[in-house]
Amino acid sequence: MAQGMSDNLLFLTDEQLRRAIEAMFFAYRGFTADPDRILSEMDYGRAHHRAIHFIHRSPGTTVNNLLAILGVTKQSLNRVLRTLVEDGLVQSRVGTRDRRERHLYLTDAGEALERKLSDAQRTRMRAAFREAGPAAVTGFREVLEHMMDPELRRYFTAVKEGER
Amino acid sequence: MAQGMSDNLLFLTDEQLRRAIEAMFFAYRGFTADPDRILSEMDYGRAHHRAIHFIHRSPGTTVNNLLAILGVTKQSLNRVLRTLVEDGLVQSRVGTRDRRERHLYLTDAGEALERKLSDAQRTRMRAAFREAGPAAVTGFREVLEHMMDPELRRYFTAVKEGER
DNA sequence: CTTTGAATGTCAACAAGACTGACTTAGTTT
DNA sequence: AAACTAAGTCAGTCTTGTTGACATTCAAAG
Repeated sequence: MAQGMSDNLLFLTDEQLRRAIEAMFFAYRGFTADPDRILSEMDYGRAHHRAIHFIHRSPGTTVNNLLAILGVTKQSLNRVLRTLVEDGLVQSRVGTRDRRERHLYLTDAGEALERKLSDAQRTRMRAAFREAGPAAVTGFREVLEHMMDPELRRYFTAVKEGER
Repeated sequence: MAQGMSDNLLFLTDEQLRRAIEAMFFAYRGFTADPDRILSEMDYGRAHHRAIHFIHRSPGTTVNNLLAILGVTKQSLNRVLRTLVEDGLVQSRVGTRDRRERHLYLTDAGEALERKLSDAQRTRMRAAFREAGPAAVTGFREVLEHMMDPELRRYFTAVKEGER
């Protein structure tokens, strides 16, 4: 069945697409399960995870940058950032060029948590990749990229280029 | 780079996995964006979408079944179900074999909304599949399946077999 | 140089939707 | 008759999103 399907895209029925949608739903649940467990033990949620992830990825990023990426209101993000700063996981430095801006950095403790969370997530992803096989991995990433909103995709691929 | 990566899984660095994680995050956002827009216009949320999806998929399913699949508490599901029944999108029938159970069905209006929501989602997914190419689709589904929690994966594949 | 307007971030209050825990009602099983 | 099960409800909490009002800072126009 998978064979016939990939031979010709016109054979993708609504029902097959519906199943792919469901797979996405279940897979995302698995994808977040491990970090969620770690986070709930320390009274954090996914919002904290997301903030930590993107501050790790782009140290010194401003609150406004983060807002654009996360797609939430600044008030919502601020609550999360405040607890992270209070708990000593994130450091907020006043901008030198523009003192209205706050530049965000992970402290050593913040980096440690980031590593713990992404380790858990990577372990599952690595296992899934191994079981699915090398060819599947490329296809997986290919489809994911095309499923993003165009502007987020630009942002995403921008980092890819930058990392080379 | 994608080539070298798929040649040997051992070359998957932590950083590449981290990027895959981020891709999953952005892609899921895109994946839910279209239904979210439709839902918010009618004062529903993702919770309603999920209930509608699984009742459509398994008409006559009981509340308990739904709880197991969705992984929420009955109080949480009940709130959603109540509004859907009140609004005439879902019908709840007392079980014939066991009259404690309530079997759930979509009304015509419910089916109409389901179709509207999944149409939006399918359109995006179909586009992503087309752009990524046939080979990518198989890999995509392969990886997703392996990323699920084992019990949900059993449930997921059970339907696959049943549909043949 | 001052005033005005825009950008950035913070505080407060509220809503949706998840959670736990205790309880009721109805039906089934032992 | 007693124990268990399915569903639903009530009350209270937490996370994470929302709006609205406000303080600070900067830049540009008068």
